[in-house]
Amino acid sequence: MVIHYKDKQYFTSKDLALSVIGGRWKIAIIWCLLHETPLRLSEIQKKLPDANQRMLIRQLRELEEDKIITRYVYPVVPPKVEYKLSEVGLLLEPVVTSICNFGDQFMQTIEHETDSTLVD
Amino acid sequence: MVIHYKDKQYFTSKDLALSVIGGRWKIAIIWCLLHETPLRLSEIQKKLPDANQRMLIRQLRELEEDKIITRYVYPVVPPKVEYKLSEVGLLLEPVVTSICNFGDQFMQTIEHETDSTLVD
DNA sequence: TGCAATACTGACTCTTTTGTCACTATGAAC
DNA sequence: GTTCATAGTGACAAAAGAGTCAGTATTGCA
Repeated sequence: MVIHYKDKQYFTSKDLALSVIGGRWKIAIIWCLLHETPLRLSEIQKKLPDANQRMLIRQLRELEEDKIITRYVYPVVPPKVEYKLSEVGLLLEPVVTSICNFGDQFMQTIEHETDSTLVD
Repeated sequence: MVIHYKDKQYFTSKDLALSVIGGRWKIAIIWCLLHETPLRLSEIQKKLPDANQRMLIRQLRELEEDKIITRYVYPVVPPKVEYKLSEVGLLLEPVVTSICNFGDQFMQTIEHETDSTLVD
């Protein structure tokens, strides 16, 4: 099975999935939109202060291209643009959740290690 | 909350998780080890023919460093080394599964798009 | 007139990640 | 003594990704 998507080849649907969620800020953006929606760019920026605007916009564009999020532009000045997860984007909820869970569990194993280092 | 791990700072456990699973072949390796274990390097190579040996070894080393996999060296010649998921590594099962599921669903949406393009 | 607010884009650099190639070690079998 | 198998390492090149900085547009308001 070979999947052709955006001029690239993927040999498994897993690889395709990874190409969609792989990006420094994508999981974080999706996480934000799962918790509060819709969000404006300026709001996402506040929630992810370590990402600079240019990066966020790029990641948002890619997510939009992949139809993970939708972008609605209000015809007003100054501009108002709202982002929300699409139906397909909502399918990422289990992915984000399981990553968060793993993160928590992994963090605990690190902490225990540190403890035992201190004890030793 | 700031997590210090391997000389880097992580602001959420989610970011920490991403640092552990982020790597061109890591999810694929974990997927393999979830389906069949233990595996030797040469066996993983056969399952992931697109990854070259050097890359696989690098990813395996990183996973080992993060204690996601264990590496057992048999004292024989020619060398025999077995890799398997650690207890912590097994916690990644939901992550891999949800990514696979999403990949399948995402693939279907692409296929439908292609259909409608053909129809239009 | 000029500044504020919002959501951008372009062009560039820097860093990280990935990929490639050549090379090593060991002992058994021929 | 040459060759095979396995699992590796080192050094480098190429590519991808991330980050930075300056700039744009619109309109209302002081």
